[in-house]
Amino acid sequence: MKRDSRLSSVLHALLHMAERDGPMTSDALAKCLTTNPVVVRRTMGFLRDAGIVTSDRGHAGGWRITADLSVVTLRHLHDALGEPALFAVGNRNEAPDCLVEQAVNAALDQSFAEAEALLLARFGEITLADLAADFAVRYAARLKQKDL
Amino acid sequence: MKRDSRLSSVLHALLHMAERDGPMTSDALAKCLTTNPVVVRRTMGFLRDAGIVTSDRGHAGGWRITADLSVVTLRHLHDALGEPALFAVGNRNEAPDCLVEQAVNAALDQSFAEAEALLLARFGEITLADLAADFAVRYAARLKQKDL
DNA sequence: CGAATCATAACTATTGAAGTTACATGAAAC
DNA sequence: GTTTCATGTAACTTCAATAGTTATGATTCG
Repeated sequence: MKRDSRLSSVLHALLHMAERDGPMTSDALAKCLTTNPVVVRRTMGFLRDAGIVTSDRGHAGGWRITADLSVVTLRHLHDALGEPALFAVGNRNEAPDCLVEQAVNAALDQSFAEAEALLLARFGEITLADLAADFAVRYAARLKQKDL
Repeated sequence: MKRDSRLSSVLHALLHMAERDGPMTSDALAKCLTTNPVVVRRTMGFLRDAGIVTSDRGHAGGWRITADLSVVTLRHLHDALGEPALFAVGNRNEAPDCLVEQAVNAALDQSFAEAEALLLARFGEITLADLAADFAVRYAARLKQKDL
């Protein structure tokens, strides 16, 4: 399938929202992400269901972050998106009768399980506040560059 | 796209080949894998290009393992298949101008790089001989179970 | 009311592996 | 040398899940 970039997308959206007061509309976010407002609503809807953001309709409506930036981790966001499959590679057959295939699956499953555990652990260590801080550093660096 | 199961497939095929003398035809392998002989040829072709197997046409033709089972690792096979993307999740945009997206990508790239390094390291530790030995253990266990 | 905004359904586009069909090529058996 | 068995390969269709698009409905506020 196509590469799943929803985690990347929601992070991008959340950090833009964090940088400004008041709500951001799906249209505005779509422009930041160079995509479509419907895609923004569809994806952000998962975060609303998870209680990380709220959405309001009508005038002055849009999306707002309700969670604490220093609490929400990439892991929370991944979970909110429904824990999509992380790997593009996998077994041919999940529960085969063939003993050869069972031996193959056991070895692959073990390796993938370890890599997944590491990845999810890293996700659990990174908060939105960390990313916002990293953005601030990059922003300051760019300003400094312009001054030269 | 569909989940890539070629590594799983070639492992399954190689272990079946290792369990018998003489070559195995694409047809026979396709039956083991419950797939199509053309798919077998297409996938095994990568291993032929990497020098791990040979194929012969005509009567008594088919596929044979030429490499040493105790030398070939999952990593070799993964490389032979062209190092396909391991992750189904990734960045929206590889080299964005947006500083927010750069911060997001940096965090995600770091986590994915660590998980990929671990996965490839594990792949590098597992040989075909290891899998064949594991199969032998499973086979003995099944025979024993039948005796009861 | 009317404009702004989200909610949602119902599509199409995308992407690469997997599966299929068809035919060409080469090697061994007879 | 013809037949048979087998690989080689091109050209398609199928599949699965996200991304993108279009259209319509439902709220909210001025």
